[in-house]
Amino acid sequence: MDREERYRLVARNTAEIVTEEELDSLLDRDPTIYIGYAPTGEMHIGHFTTIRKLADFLQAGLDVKVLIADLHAHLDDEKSPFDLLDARSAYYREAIEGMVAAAGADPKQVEFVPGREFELSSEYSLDLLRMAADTTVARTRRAGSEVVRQSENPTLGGLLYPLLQSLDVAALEADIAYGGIDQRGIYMLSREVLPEHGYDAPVCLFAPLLSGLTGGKMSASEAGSSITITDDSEAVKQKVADAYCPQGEVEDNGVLEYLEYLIFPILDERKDPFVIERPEEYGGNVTYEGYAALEADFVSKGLHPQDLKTAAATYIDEAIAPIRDRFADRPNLLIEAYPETYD
RNA sequence: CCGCGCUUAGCUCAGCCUGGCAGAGCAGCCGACUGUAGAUCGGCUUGUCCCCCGUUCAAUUCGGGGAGUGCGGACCA
Repeated sequence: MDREERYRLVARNTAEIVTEEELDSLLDRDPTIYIGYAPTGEMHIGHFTTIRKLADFLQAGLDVKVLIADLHAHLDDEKSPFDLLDARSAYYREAIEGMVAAAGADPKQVEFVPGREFELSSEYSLDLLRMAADTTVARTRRAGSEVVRQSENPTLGGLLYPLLQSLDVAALEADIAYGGIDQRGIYMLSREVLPEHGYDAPVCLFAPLLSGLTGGKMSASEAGSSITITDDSEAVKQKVADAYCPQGEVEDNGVLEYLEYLIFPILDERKDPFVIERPEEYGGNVTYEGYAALEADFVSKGLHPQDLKTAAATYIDEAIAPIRDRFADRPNLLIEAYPETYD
């Protein structure tokens, strides 16, 4: 694969790259890229889009590491109780492997690292404390404002969170930090503070944050706003049917975004087309080879939201089906990770 | 260690002073209008009023005790 194609694969479907020049020069070799997931709530289709891209990285020859950020899950307002960290980490790992496989890549090529495996070492702790000594409360709050749950009385855990995440980059020896654009504040802090403590500033790659199905931002606390990776066919159908999807409009349109960032890349990998079945009355069936043509038809109102939704639900359901099947075989993973929901 | 505040619907909170069938907004659900959804309109659901004891015909409300949570003060050799 030539250099240009590698860059294209790594950079496609991203919201921002800091900086493009730095990324390009990293491709002189095979750099290490990492993304961290805090094992909190159940994983959804938003996670899937970021994980889908790991397939791009692998194909471009990058070393891919996934941090299962167990301590972060607890430090951020105790989103996960300490006692559930192991169970949720196991669930996240299985889910992520399932998504990588569903994206057409080999999960064995991804290196998984639990946070507690290295975040408690004395070197890490010392670095953390030294960073804490020269980082103001205001600075760390600003850095974490889009990620860490905000409250009137923030805990020390939430304030430490951005510093841990910065040190993770160094400890994992990652050249590139990958994550949603909501992580921008934290990694900009990393770029500032890591060099002051003897480490390299990471190149940053940010994924766009996709809209929720109810319009506006996707929210984990709003059930209808996202499709969970273990939702059954009926739930997928229902959620897509209920989705905010104004005719001809692209903005805040979750249905279109899932097609662009998740479904089409997967179909592209398999060289499959996207087929919309439509009554003759409304123009009959249509086939799309790429997202751009579909969006153009939708914007010109040649493609009605109802027909789009029906097809989208089918393809989304098909995309998560293999992941759902994995958990059907191992129901304890979910029961133990989310006893309140599944027990 | 001391003082003060808070705890009521899924969420944010009002009500308590002056005891009398537990409320609002948001969310959710159902209809109407749309070849989807949303918006709009109409309708509807939801409660261990933190716990225990006491006073009272009657306690979410008053008194006592306790729990959880938050803030402040004191201590600073």
